[in-house]
Amino acid sequence: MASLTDHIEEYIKKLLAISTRNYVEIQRADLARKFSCAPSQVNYVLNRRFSPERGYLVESRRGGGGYIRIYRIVHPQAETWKDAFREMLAGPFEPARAKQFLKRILEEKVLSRREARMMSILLQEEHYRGLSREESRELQKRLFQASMEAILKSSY
Amino acid sequence: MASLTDHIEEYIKKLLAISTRNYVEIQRADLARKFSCAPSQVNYVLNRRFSPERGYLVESRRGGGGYIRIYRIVHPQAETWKDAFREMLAGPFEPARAKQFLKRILEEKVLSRREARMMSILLQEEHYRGLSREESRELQKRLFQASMEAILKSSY
DNA sequence: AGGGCGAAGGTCAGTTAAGGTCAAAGTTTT
DNA sequence: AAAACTTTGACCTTAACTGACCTTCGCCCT
Repeated sequence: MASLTDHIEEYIKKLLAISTRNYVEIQRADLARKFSCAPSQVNYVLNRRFSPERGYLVESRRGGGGYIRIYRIVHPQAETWKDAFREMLAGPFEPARAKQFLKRILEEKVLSRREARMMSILLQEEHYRGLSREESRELQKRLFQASMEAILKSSY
Repeated sequence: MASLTDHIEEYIKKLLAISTRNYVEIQRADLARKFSCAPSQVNYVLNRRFSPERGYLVESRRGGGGYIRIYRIVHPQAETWKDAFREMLAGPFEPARAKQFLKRILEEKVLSRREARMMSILLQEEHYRGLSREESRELQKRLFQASMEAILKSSY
């Protein structure tokens, strides 16, 4: 429904689009004032919507004259998202992170909307009814990985 | 005699007809209030009356600012393979038949090669090790069906 | 130099606001 | 009567948001 978070995200993305550099710099308190919210709300948005999984990098400095810089990671060099993929698969599989990842590679046009939608089906818990959480995660991981790899192999 | 479900269905379809986009967005609680029913009733209507089989796609988000979006999907050449799809899903699920089906719709260009490859991953027995044959088949069926529907409904 | 102060930003736990699932009970159709 | 469909309520998961408290940094002032 377009929450506050959505608005702040949109605002920052607009700033990024306008910016001549590959980043924007904001003041947390300013943003919070602009949107009449708690400063920590800004951190929330940054964590959720500008995560590395989605292709962003956030840098900041505290203290007087502090700032927050948000980088759009540019041209994935064909390697970067693959790294993200590998990293996502390291450790326990988390559907939420996989979803973030999907969103990112969709934006980067690594796959089509249809393909992304199909991949996301694999992450829907409901299909795994009857299985324990562990089994379900394990399967999701296997299928997600195998599908992704299948895509990578067939280049078009 | 027009049940509650009928009314809600009708209402949503009216909204869709009016909408300038190819979807409508609702709040579950609002609808429930409007029709004085349990919120879960809305899910029921969505499941029964706005299923992919009937040409709809439902998207939602939980949490604050959550929503439910209902897309009307138009798909053009549908009918031919659609019957084959239904038939394939009738009775016990057999990966071999599913593969045949894939081959066919690939030839008919309903799917891209990449998409077909992704789909075929779901049919590979190896990913389901640890599960009984029944569980495995059940899962394959669910995932295959859901993926197929997701793909076919997102032509936009 | 160094201690203190104010100005950033960071964290985290807790609250609120959605939507989802499932099974049981009630209705209608066959 | 059986099968299919409808309704509801109890319980669950996820996302958004806030406030209290913490850390870091620059700039004084002595």
